[in-house]
Amino acid sequence: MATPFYITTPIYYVNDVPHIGHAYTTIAADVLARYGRLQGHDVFFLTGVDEHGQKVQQAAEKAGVPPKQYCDRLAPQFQNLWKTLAISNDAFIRTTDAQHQAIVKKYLQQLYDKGLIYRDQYTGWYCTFDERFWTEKDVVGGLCPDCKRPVERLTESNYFFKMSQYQARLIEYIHTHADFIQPRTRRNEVLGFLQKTLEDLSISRPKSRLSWGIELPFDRQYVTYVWFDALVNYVSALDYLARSPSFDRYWPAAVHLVGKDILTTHAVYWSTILMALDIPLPQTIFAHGWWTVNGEKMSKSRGNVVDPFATTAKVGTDAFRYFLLREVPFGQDGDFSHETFVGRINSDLANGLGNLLSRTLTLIERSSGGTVPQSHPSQETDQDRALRTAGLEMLHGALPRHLSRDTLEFNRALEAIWGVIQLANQYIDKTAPWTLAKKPDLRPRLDTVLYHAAETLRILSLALYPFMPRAAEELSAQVGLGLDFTSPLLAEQVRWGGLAPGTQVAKGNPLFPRVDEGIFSEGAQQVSDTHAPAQTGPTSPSPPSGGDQRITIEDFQKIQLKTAKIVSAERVPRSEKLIKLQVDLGGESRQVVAGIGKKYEPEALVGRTIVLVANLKPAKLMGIESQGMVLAAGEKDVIELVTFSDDVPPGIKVK
RNA sequence: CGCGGGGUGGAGCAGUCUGGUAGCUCGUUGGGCUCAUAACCCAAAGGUCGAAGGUUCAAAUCCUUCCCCCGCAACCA
Repeated sequence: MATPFYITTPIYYVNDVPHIGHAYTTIAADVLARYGRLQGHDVFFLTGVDEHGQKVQQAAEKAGVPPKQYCDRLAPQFQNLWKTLAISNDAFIRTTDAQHQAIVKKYLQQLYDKGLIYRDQYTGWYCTFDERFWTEKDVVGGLCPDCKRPVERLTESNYFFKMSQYQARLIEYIHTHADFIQPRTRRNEVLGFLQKTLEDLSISRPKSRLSWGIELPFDRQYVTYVWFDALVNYVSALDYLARSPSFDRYWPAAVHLVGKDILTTHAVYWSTILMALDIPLPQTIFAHGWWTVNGEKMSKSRGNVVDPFATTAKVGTDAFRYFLLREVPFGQDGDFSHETFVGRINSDLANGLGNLLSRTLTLIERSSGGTVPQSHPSQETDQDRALRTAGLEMLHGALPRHLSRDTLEFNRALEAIWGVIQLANQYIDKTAPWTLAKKPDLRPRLDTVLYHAAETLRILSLALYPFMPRAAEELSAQVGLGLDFTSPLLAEQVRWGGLAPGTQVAKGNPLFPRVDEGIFSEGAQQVSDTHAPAQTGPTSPSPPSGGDQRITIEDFQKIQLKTAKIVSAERVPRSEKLIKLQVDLGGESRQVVAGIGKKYEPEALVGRTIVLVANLKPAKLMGIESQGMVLAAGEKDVIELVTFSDDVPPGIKVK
């Protein structure tokens, strides 16, 4: 009886442009899914998109189309990516699916009927423009931290889920289920989070603010707030997307794969929601790390977002899949750079695996007429036995150990596979079949060696398939096997000798051609859009509007600039770059807080004459009032203060 | 004392929980082989394990103090 194995990725926000992070989670899930199927498990692999919420609503308005239509355009960009990355998901859920919405409502109603949802008032700082609340800390000087417009005090009624009452139970659950949250450091983090008092969870937004969402069944003036809507996908999908009978079969999920940024949401919100619904919790929530690019955080503004479409277009899907899982332990952060990527492709894939296949097949073609010869037991040596044992131990020992739901050491699994590849290369060198071929009386020994090399390739193709499906198929085809990897080839113990003597090999193109270092150097950016047809107008980053950005002289004259002499300067305690300045404005003294502490030491500032924006509304920075702003050059970090080369008295107008 | 991660041969990392004279990959150098995708195999060089102090027969590993780097958060007015 096949074991059910339910694996999920998060549902990705449909308005995002797909990047390496999305690809990472989904590829990892795919490896587990393919591996599970190969073992004969009954796998259900779910991914999808999260489509409700403010950003989608706004973007759709901007594009001038109804939100649903807008989502219909965007959802395919993820589906296309999964196709490109050879993702074998069994279903793709969209939170706009009617069935999903119905189930969300059903659960909301259940919680409401149980008295676990209540209505309460919330008062906070609200920005009308951004249509959102800010916390006391966010609001500096009465301005919205995002758009800098004034915020107002607003009271709003909302529905809350009584999450707080599950705090103790959840802590207990985590303590008694060692593999519930992985890796262990993340588990500790969640426990740390739970040491603070858990609040109730706001699960609604009034329609006046947000209309693009699922209506609360018990109050039509509200929609569900995204997390409730999104998290429920893991169970709602089973109701209408999985093979039937489904829920009892697949739930609880074996693994929810998530990025470390949404661990709390899953480990705390989702868990308590499930508890409230009397549904068992998933077996494991595994939080993986993040990718940086060339050591820097990936961000749109830095323009260093790794586009999976462009990358795979250049080096192929399998190389990308391999790199992401090989380079870094799954739970940790990793760095992506084209240099290390190319290095891995050439040394591991081309020189290691690809070359092993190539040399083996050439040997068989030249000295065995292109058919796999027969192994002669009488000719076997310790070398043969060592190779054989290593291959089988990798397949039956290392892989299951490293790919188990609660370990997920993809990198270790690949290391183990590559250990066998290295051993096979050594084996060929030591046995030197090209020498054996020169002496006809050593024919039986030669045949035995060639058989061992070829059979090792078969073992390798089985191990490689979950990670690199296309390469495994190609490998298997070239060895003349043409294995059907959709069948449960690992369901039973794989034994040595599965490759039938007499099999005709079919050497083809190199499995992984070596890649030139410069492949990524030119035009790495612009390739992306050609592969994402769905990603039309609405998602492209808002262009610098064509409108006239220039100001009038009157506008400029509103700004009073004056020279000021720095009288004293000191660092603001516990701040990274703030320096508190006392400046002389020609008789008038001002206190100014400036973010220049990364560039300047306070002592070096005293006595300087600088330029001050004198009529700026005061604001508080880390609790200290700043009555002006100093001028300095620099985009992100301050490069240099604006000063004068000649002596200028303080308090003079600058124009 | 805001939270967290990290400092190990040229580079990237493992080892630290469960002390026992430092390991992997890449790179470098020399050699071998010629079946192979200028690939493969063998060997060598290269480290006071951030610093200081302590515990111990023994410390990269445990304890104390300190320094530095990277995220996040709080602040570029």
